[in-house]
Amino acid sequence: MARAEAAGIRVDMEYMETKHAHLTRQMAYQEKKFKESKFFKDWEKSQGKEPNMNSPVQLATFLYGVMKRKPPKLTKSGKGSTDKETLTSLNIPELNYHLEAKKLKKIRDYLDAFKREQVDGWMHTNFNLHLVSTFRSSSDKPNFQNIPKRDKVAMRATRQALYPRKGHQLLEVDYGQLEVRISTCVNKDPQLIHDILKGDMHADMCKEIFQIKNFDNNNKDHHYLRAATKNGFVFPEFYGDYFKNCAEALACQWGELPKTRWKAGQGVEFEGKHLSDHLIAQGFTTLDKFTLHLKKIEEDFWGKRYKVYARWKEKHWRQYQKDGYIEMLTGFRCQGVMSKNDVSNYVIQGPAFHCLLWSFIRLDEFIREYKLNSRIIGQVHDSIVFDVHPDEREELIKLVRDVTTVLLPKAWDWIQIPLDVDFEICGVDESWAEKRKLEV
DNA sequence: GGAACTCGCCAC
DNA sequence: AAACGTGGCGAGTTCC
Repeated sequence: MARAEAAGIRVDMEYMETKHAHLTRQMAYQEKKFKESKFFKDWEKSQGKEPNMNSPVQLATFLYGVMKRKPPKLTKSGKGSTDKETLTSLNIPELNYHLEAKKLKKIRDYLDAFKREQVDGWMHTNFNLHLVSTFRSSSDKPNFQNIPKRDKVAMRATRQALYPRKGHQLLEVDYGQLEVRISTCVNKDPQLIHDILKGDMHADMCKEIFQIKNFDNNNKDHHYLRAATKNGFVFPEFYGDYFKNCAEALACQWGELPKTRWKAGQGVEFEGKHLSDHLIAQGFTTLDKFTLHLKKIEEDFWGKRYKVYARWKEKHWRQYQKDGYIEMLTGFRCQGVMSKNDVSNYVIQGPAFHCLLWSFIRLDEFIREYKLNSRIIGQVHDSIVFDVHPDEREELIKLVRDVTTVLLPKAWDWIQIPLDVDFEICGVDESWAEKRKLEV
């Protein structure tokens, strides 16, 4: 890790200055529109001075104290929430300016951090191996592990600042489904192993949840609901969430349906109509009925489909209660007060990262042994980022594949499932925003 | 005046 | 009975 920190990543100071100014202008426009609104003027009047737009407390006081709106959602400590989802559901159009300004600021904050942390145009982030309860890593100054990726605007704006050495290119290797695969090494669930290697658990659950008889992944509506199922049911269930949260996430967040009684023509598009038309036809006229349906799906998920996994969870939990600690396949021990979810998640998250760490160390050794000009410059839990010399690219890709999928399972005999990696690459002298899938 | 907490949001 | 795991960080706010 220290060698990756020392290698560092190049930042484009000129781009950051231009983009910073650009974002500031865009923010100023959105803020101006917001400040002109009746909503903002009422807020200002109620406070007797200019409200601080960065203060969730001031906004919550106005919305829920002065305006007497009913909080659609509460924070962890039980106060009215002001997050994006909540503000959107309040249906106050003026707040969209505020949300847009906040989004732009968030992007600008990344550039501020890059600029603050760089030295002579080089950024050397820290990778910590001693801070995380599960024996994962963390990263800071700046955090290399949370640079925007899904939101295309934020992704481009931030990653366009980050470059390899002159004449080099950035390469990222990513373990596919690492945590789920490693989970089978402790739970030994045959159905889960089958689904990972040959099946499609997300499609299977999607069919059941949304009652789709002729599921087709090439149908874009089906494809969308499959992604919704993956992110709104399967993953949350694996981490220990339960049917009520999943039902609401699927219906309201992904399906864009209301929490009240469903009517025709609501929600995302589905087979020429809308999701509500389809769900009502299946007998789900309210979120409550859909929730009850999810309860049954969950019972089947853990009681039948992945019953071996479920039995492991119970056994593992009893073992922790007896011993007062848990042990990982990689030999690390966690002690102290842990919840049931913690106990099953820790022993998966930790060893999954240790697979990455072993590969990282071995590849670093090879790079030094072969005196390559390429460098490892970072790591994001299940991926490694390289700064590659083009002449070494093909050799390095072969080496990476060998280390991550052959040598690692050879070194640790408890890895009883094939591992798989994906590659993403940028062109020579291109920024990290240009990365695209590499077909190998 | 700094430490500690809260909220919100980015990543895996 | 309980109810999604791990972080970092900006910014506001409260505590001491």
